[in-house]
Amino acid sequence: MTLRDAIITGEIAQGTKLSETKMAKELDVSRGPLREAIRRLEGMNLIMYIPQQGARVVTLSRELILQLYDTREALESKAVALAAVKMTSQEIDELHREIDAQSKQMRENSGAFVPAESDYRFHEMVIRGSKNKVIERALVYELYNLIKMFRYQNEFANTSSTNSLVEHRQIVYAIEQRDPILAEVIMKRHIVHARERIERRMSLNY
Amino acid sequence: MTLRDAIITGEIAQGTKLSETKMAKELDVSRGPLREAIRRLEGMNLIMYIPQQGARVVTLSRELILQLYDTREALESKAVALAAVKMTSQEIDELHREIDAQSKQMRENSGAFVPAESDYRFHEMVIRGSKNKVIERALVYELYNLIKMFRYQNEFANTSSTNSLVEHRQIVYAIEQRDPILAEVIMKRHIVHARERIERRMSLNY
DNA sequence: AAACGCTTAAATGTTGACATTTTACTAAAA
DNA sequence: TTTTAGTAAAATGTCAACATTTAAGCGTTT
Repeated sequence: MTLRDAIITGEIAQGTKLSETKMAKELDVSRGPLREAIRRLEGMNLIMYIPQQGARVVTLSRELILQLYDTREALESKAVALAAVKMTSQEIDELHREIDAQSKQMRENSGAFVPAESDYRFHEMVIRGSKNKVIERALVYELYNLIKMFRYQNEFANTSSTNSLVEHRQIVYAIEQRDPILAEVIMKRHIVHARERIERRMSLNY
Repeated sequence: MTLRDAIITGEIAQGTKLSETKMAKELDVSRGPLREAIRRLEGMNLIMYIPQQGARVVTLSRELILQLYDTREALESKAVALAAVKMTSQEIDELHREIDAQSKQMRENSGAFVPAESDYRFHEMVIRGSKNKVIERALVYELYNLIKMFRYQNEFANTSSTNSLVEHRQIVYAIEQRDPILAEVIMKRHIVHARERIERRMSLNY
């Protein structure tokens, strides 16, 4: 279990102060490497750091989550537009296999949600398909950690099956047609839908 | 002179290996804090880090720069759309003051370029106006460092006056009209123009 | 002359101790 | 009872030394 996983799963609760002394003892490393790990987690947006006061696990307020989805909308819709131009046919085949697997899993488990891990794989395949390392880093390395953390700790935030699988198919279709504008519009809608579900269900006093 | 500035200005050249031992001696600090500083610069995208091998100043290839501008286009056009809704009238006044100052400086110095510092202030005011901390961090803390580095070290990459000032005025106009769609389109064009200038002028064998 | 292996130097990774600042606790005063 | 001052404990910031790995230099061998 990595420190990153402990934060994402909520094993270390949001807002918890990370004491260097205690954590170093628990993880059985010295404080030097731990401080560097904290700096890296800070770069992943999982930790907020205040000089002379220490590090705290980020708190996922309603406001932050909605801002996160706005950012994701901007980046990932651009990513899919690029992917529609740059993805190889092999990569598109992999997308097909992934959504077929999603479809199969959901039939077998009669699930109302797209399995989270498969959903992440799909989106990350599209993002990598953009061949844009800057977008990839911003999304996968920085934003998705917070998305995963939020979805893991809030069941209602999971990807509903009703529309998502259909939207995934539409995205692959647009990429296959090499239609960046269509792909962008569909991805934008896909993420806006997710955002709207969250906005509705997340109580205002978060 | 901070380490960050030394990298942006090119005082430490692109691709340079940053030896912890030497740097610690030069900056007169011990290696511990220096390693943490390197991790932070890594988070700002100014340094590439390879375990067991050390840190290198990032190399601004043509490919990376173009990817950077694609990312900026996605984020900053979204930012201005949000800003058109969220900015206060005081903040809009500040935008006016900044472009008036740009206009004045350029008349007085008969310059062909918008002064870089003023250009950054303008764009950062718009970004902050979005009231979206996630976008703000991604753009100001992460992407703009690379943009500044690139423009500082490549004169041809500076903001030409011919269109940029006009485009800045158009952006402020759209924000004033509270028209997020118009603002987004204009910002997108503003950044695409910059990208196109760079694409034309930057030789292929970078 | 090129390639391989060995030796040595230098770099990164890690640690524990020390210095300084912040925080928590206690006691006294308003 | 609440506030404030002072003290003690614990936390963060910093450093120098040690361990391990990587890179470089040199000589030998093919």
